Amino acid sequence: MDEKYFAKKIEQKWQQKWAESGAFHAEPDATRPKFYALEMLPYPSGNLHMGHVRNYSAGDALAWYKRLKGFNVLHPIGWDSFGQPAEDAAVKRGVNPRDWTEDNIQVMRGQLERMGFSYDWRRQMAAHRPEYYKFDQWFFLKMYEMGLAYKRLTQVNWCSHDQATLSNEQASGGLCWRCGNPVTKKDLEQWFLKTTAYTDQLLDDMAEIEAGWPASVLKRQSDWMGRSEGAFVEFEVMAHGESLFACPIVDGLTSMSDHGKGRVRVFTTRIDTIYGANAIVLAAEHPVIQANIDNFSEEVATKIAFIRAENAKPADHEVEIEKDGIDTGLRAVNPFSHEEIPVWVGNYVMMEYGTGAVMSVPAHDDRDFEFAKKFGLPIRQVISEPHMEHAHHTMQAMALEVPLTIYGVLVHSDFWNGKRSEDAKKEMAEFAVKHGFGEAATTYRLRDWGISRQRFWGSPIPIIYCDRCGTVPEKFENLPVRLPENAPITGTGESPLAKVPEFYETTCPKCDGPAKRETDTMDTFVDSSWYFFRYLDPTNEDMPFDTEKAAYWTPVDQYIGGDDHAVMHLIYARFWSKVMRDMGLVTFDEPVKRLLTQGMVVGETFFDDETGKRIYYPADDVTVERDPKGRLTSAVNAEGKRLRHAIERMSKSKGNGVDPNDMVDAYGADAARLFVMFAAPIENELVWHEAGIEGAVRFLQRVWRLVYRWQSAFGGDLQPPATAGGSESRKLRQKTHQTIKRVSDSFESLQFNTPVAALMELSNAISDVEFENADVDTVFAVREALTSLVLMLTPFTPHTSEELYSVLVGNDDGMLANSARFPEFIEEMAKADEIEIPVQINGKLRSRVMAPPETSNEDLEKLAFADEKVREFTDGKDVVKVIVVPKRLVNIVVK
RNA sequence: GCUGGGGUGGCGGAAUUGGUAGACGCCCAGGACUUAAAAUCCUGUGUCCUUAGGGACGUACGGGUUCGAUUCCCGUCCCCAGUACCA
Repeated sequence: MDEKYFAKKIEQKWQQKWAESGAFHAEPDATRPKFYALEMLPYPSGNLHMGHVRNYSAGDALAWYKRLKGFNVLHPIGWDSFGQPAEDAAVKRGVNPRDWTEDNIQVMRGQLERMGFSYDWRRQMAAHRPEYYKFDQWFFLKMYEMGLAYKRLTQVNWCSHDQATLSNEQASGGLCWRCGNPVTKKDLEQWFLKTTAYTDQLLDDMAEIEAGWPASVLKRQSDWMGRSEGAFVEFEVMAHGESLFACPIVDGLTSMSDHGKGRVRVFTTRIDTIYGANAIVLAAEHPVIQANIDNFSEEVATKIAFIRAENAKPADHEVEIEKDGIDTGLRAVNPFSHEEIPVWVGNYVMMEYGTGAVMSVPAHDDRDFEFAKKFGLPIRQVISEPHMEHAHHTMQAMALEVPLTIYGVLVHSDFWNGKRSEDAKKEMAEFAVKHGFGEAATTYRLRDWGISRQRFWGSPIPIIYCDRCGTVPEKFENLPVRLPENAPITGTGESPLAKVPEFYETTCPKCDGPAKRETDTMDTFVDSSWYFFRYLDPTNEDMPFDTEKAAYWTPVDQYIGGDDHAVMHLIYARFWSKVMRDMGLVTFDEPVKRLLTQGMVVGETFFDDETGKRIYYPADDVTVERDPKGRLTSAVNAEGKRLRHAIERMSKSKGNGVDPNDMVDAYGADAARLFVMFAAPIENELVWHEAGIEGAVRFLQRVWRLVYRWQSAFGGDLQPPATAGGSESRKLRQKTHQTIKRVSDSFESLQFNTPVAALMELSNAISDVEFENADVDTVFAVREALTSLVLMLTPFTPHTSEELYSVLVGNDDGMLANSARFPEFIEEMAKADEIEIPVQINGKLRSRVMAPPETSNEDLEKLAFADEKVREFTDGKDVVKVIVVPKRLVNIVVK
């Protein structure tokens, strides 16, 4: 054993040993409980960043902990290697996306290995390789057979200058991110997966995972899916001269009544407020508007055109859009009150949600209220707070200052008066059914998942268009549909594959005639929806994975990743599992039992913002001064200019990025891993401070020195003390077992910062033991403490632990080969002989007494009163009351 | 705006069911070792008062419940995240 801790030397040694012995290779084993530890796979951008380090350090800690607890642990990693950055690199630097991606994977795998993460590398998958994306296509065809994949016309963001489709982010502000020209919407045929067929399951099955997922994630998912229960109500619509009114029958939006008049269907969650409706408001894109556009006055037509044009622009979320609209001149009849009300067009009604038509009830809806105020429409209150109900029967509608959106009691609503909103909602929906103008209904925000991308670097959609047979799925035996080696990637224009005849020219699988392939590729969220099943069986050529292997390993026991994937990725992955269940590949509803979302890694930035724009300076070029308390008092750059500072997300441009490679070079992987786990709770932001990692190194050096100092004493065959042992050894054993409990409990509850603190305390306790003159019991206690410490550190600092463990056991085979186990907590050992009991007088701490933990309340009280300090406060006063909490405290109330 | 989460030393953060607030680490200060520095080790470190022993105050702010509140309840302020007219 070296006298000093050389991180690089032992890290290389153990990484090599692990690789040679296949220490982390996992195979199904029915005799052991399994644990599937999964972390979100990285995009191979070329560099590992600290966010990855944090994510994978947590996952690796858990994987190691479970291994030492005797679990058969599956801990794989792979690459989310399809996607735009590869194409951007191709555009910018003319490199081949495949080469670029493969090179990056090489580099990043090396970085992961240097961090010493305990992956089963045999199971690595990469989305861009044909053996993987073959099964993206396989799933697509299966879903096509199941009726879950379909094609339809839809609108996309379109830049006519660049001839390119854009994502919402790329079109933010209504301008193309690349050329700055205005973005329009364009109709395009796109493939969809029917996520909406599973909306109810996606919502209802949350009950199964509630215990293991952060509440905030489930909440966001359920908001995203946006189930709302209400009712459809049909309003008869007419023009002043009825002949002018045209009502195309559009299923679900409009219908024809038995008087031969057109009806418009609205969706409402508050049918109980229908007597307060002052208008029907339609989306500008509503079919009834389209059909009557020629009949409207010029003013109306102009307004409608204007609103449509506004809607076609991508939304700029920063600005609140002002309500706009116009009375079309059409009239509608309230089917409950038979009142005739105007039909408006409003910019706040969206064609994509519900029926594209609403009834406007300004008294009880914020948006309708604002709309009515702006255009001077009548506001009639029909819901009252229960205690106000009587007043409303005698009073005419009062002018509301603000809309009353709560549930209450119906007023001014004919024979429904006096009913509670909850009851009225139900009964009025039934009434509507009975009279044929409506029904209870549920609508969703979630739409089907559009997976078509006009991109090169993705999995080709395995569909063929034949002039004779139409849309024909590729045959399963022809999969994968391979990407060509090269395609003209310009970053502009439509699907690169559409310019590669060798790719798209094919024959029809049905008639063998000439045909064309689909040239769009799949959204990369497809790859990440099922990658964690491929790890189970990465070389299977016939199936995405073997169902028996899946039955052993899945569902995932713990998934760890960034909070930014809480909604999309995790909804798609849940959807995919449900589809796989319906295909018979798996038997469960939910693929992930427990989810942990980790916070961002941020760093201190220094900048000069005098010009209004922040000019950043890297920390190395900044001189910082602190006051005696350690508070930062000034920061100046090389030219002596005063700078301001802040904490911001790490990035190169801000000069606060940290390269994991540099950290490993300077401090070692173990120290870096220990620090990221210790510095903050995993779900919080983590502020990177160089000084913090130095503290981690110091701690590891201390532990190293402890083992170095004591190892010679551990030689003989040490037996546990027959007697209770001396008080020093007893105290240390106590601390050891208390720490075992704390650390185990922390791992079970997924806390990683507090166990490190507990281990530091234990290490401090060992340091307090004097080496010289230590008796045999003390040596035993130290050995137990040190061995426990080393084992419990393994999840955080596996290399250092392996090395120290090899010193303690006297062989170099490694913990797993030695069947090392996490130390066992012995309750008897953790118990203290004497505990400190605080004594309060009138709730204020005045003294402390020592007593055995099992001391009776009476004795504790006596001890307290015997205390000199307590006497000072009680003498000459009346003792009103004494509260004794066993093992906790004594509180004496005096007057 | 709405929804969710949160305000604890100079900083990151600890505190079973209400029971010794500030564990652990960083920063900072003092000391030992050293020709010197680094490294290491030791000591101190919530604020204020005090010669000492000690005392008063203190978990965003204001109230309340309780023998006792960082923890429970009510009100106010602030921060962070998500969301964007979802009828």
